[in-house]
Amino acid sequence: MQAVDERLSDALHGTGHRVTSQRLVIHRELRERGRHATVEQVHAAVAERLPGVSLPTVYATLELLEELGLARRVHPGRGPVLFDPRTDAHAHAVCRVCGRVEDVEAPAALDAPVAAARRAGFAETRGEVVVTGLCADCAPRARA
Amino acid sequence: MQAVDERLSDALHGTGHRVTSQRLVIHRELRERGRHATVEQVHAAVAERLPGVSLPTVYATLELLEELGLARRVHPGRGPVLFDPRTDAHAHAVCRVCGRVEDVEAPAALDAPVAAARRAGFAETRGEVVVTGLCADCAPRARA
DNA sequence: GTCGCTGCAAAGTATTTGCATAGCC
DNA sequence: GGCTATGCAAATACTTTGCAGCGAC
Repeated sequence: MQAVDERLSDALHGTGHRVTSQRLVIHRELRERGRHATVEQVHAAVAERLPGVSLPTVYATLELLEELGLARRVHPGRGPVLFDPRTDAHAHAVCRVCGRVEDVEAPAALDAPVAAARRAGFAETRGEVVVTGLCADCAPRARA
Repeated sequence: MQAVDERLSDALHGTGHRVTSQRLVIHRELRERGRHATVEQVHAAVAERLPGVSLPTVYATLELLEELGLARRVHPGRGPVLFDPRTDAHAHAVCRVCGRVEDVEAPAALDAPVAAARRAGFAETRGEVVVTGLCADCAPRARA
């Protein structure tokens, strides 16, 4: 078993969850991509290795990975939700015309908002930064 | 005519759009609330002043207000989109159980991510900060 | 053997689109 | 009067839910 799988197994055992082949394959798929992906994309890729996997299972599993701290959910605001294997601080740029999403390598200062949210009574807080705009392809066309 | 309406009229004229009663009422409603609201909420409130206003029109108008810089769209990630009459820098805290959304009075440092997005080719960029967590009501129940 | 996980199917919610009419400029 | 904005209705897209059977522990 690879280190990637071990990491998930340990996390699952430690939290009283079961280790299933679906979870292993979904997790591995996301890590191999190394990049944010839609549920649909993960589902399509996983279906090749493990035919019959259902979309609700992929949804549930990716959500679980987020709870375990092995992925982060990204809400692009336009188009479907993304799950990102990167858990380090980085932002996302979303094109509001075509929906394209790109990583932005700028560590957003989220400490202040997160701290303020906790003061407002929120627990288990996670911050997210999304920049919306027009991507290089869509900007010219938008002027028309 | 009130100053609120004038501000919208000027913005509309300046951009070649028409001044309609729907736009005036929707804009005024949002400003009087002074707080983020769902399209549904705005629609319900507006329907009292101007019966027959359709939901698609409210969607279109709120989107237009965003383009004019008179409102900002907020994607809570859970539940429907919000439109916020406040255009100053502030973040939003969202409860991932009940969907409650609260303003967070912490100016998030968005300059770095926005600048990075522009460098990546994005134009007309707007940054948004969302903190997800469990609100004071839902946190106790989540432990069960 | 138990209880959680999965697959299937279906529902539900949010948002968008097409088209004919009304009304601003 | 021309052309945009609106209303209506329907469609689309995404995500969640309920339930029965399977499989991890």
